[in-house]
Amino acid sequence: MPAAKLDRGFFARSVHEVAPELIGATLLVDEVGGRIAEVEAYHHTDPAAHSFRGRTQRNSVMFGPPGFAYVYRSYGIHWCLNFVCEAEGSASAVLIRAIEPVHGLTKMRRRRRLSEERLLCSGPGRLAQALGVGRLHNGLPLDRHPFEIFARENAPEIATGVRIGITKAAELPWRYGLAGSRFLSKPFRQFQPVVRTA
DNA sequence: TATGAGATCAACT
DNA sequence: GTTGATCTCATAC
Repeated sequence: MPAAKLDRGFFARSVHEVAPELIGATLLVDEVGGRIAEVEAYHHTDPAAHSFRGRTQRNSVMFGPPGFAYVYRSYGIHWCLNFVCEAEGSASAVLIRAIEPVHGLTKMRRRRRLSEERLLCSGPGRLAQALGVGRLHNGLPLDRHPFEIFARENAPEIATGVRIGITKAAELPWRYGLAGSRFLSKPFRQFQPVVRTA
């Protein structure tokens, strides 16, 4: 229960360190959320990243300091939540793709108009809808209300794989997930434990 | 189980 | 005008 609340410093490191460490952490938005089950890393040198071609109005938050939320519209319909990482200007972020719903189930069900728990937050668009994340959250700090992120208490087994729904740099294994979780947006093919200390 | 259409917006060519 | 870090629903196998 007394898990440490993550501050902005946690995100001021390589996305490839932060992303696997977020698996198993608890994300709350206005008291609603759960355990992070799946993320993807996007680095500014990565052709699939929004920041690859430079700063635009949409991605400007990615070019700011780490520890802030980058929220964008996907396919004109969905909202997707990212955590900005690394140093200011490096424009790297972690996309939150799935969580295991734990807190505020009733609210999530109402927002999603759905009762099946497994589909509440298994996918970036679904997760944003269930947590009530939208354009207003773009640029908000992750260590202040309505966001709360708690470190995991022990390192879970982490699966890695290729990212989903992209065409550029599609071979990079920068997707991380809770091995065997039923809340993943898609199962992982390969199970590659990542060595980390808590 | 798998594939396809539609929804709908901002960046980019 | 086309393309996406997507999801849902419908129809087909």
